[in-house]
Amino acid sequence: GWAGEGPGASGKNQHVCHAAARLEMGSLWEEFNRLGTEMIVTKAGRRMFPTFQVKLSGLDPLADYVLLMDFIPLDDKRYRGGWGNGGRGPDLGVLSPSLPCRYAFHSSSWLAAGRAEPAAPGRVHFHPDSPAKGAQWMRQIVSFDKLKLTNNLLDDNGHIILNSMHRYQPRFHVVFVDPRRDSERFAHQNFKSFSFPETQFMAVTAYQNHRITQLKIASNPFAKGFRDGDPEP
Amino acid sequence: GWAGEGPGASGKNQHVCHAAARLEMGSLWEEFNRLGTEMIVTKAGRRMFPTFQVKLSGLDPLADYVLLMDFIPLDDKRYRGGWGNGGRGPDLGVLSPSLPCRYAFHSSSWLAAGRAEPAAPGRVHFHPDSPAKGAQWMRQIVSFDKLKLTNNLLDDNGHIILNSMHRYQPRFHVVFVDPRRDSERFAHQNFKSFSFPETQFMAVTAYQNHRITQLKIASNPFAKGFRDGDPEP
DNA sequence: CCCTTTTCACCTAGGTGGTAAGAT
DNA sequence: ATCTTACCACCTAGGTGAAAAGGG
Repeated sequence: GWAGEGPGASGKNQHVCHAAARLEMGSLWEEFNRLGTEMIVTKAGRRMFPTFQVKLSGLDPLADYVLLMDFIPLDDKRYRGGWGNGGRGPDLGVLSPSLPCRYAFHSSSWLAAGRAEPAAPGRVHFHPDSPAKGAQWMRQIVSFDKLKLTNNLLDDNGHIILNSMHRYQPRFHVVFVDPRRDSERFAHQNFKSFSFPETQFMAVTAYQNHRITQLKIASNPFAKGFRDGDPEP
Repeated sequence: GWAGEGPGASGKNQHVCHAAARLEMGSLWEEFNRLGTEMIVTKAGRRMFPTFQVKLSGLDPLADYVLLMDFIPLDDKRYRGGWGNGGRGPDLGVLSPSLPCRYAFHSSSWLAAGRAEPAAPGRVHFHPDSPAKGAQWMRQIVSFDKLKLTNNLLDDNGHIILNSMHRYQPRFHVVFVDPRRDSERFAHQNFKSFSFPETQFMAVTAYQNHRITQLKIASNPFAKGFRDGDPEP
């Protein structure tokens, strides 16, 4: 869908207030979201799939912008084992296909983690083409395919650090590079943020929902080696 | 070797006048140069090997710079066939190893091309990280490994267009991004250029000197499939 | 038992020169 | 005869989930 910007577009700098972002591959994201998207995290860092990519509009073609992403924890609880029907087991077909998997969590227990885990303020990922002119960003789809997720709290590769078995909301930020000398004072006016609910996911070290695994294999070119049949282009 | 900057460092902007560039892999370049370096050009575009890479110093860490390359024709003649001893033939060993192959061109004929061929003013290749701060450029070796050479005069991929069977001198330019409003007026002061004679080469569509082929195979990791023996790391 | 780590076969993506055919 | 093009096997480089091993 279009936009998804946060509350209060008021008081924003003219260079960002008309900015809009359309999520690409929206139908694929929704297909994953219906099942309960999972993203693998590894020590070395793992890409997201689907890749987060957006089509931008409403920027000043001649102004400089920085594009970046961060990830908001959607729960301060930790999901603890035991899917409603066995998780990785082969009999997942008993789940209603119209009900997202995460709604089957009824039977599971949660631990209040008391906000002890996150600690670090959460890293951000700058799009490697930043900074660039608005015209450049709007020319084609902006892809965050270099972004990698890790569960290594001591990671020094600049990857995004997430806690496994926690759910996250990716956020996308457009930041106007303010040429004014005292631009720090306007920092709060110079960016615009976008959240697409269909891109929420749970970080995992191994897939929990076998349907997610199958959809990844079916749609990620790098997993073609695990495909059985031949269908869909 | 160090530097290699053009004539007249006088009248340069302070942000570039102390800039220095050291060619990386100098011994490899010299090894090729002793034989008469050749670079393949194709319709789709071909990388250079060795890759042109430099270590920079003397920049203002906080200033913005653009880095780029262009290629100067070293002759307005066209080399026309017939190496002294058979060119691609197997008996190139008769050439003195201490004499560069291009010095064996005695017996060959040249055509005065009357400057009819070049026409186009010659493309430039901007380093894809441009613009960036001096500190960023100096942090590590700057590599132009994305640069590709083509013989397609109608190329629309932004590759460097060269005439096959002509010799060229790669040039490297450091351009200070002048924040002044009337910066155009100082354009001639805001850059510094570097030429390393050992990086001269002849553009070819197929290797002419079999020793160049063997040195490429021996030193380019992507040509490992054509190696016979095992030596040298 | 639940979760993480490591290794691996199998892919995508793309950079090599060889080779034979094509163009002039 | 000389130069160019197209295709190919063979590499580098790195992104997949499976599977087995490891840890609490």
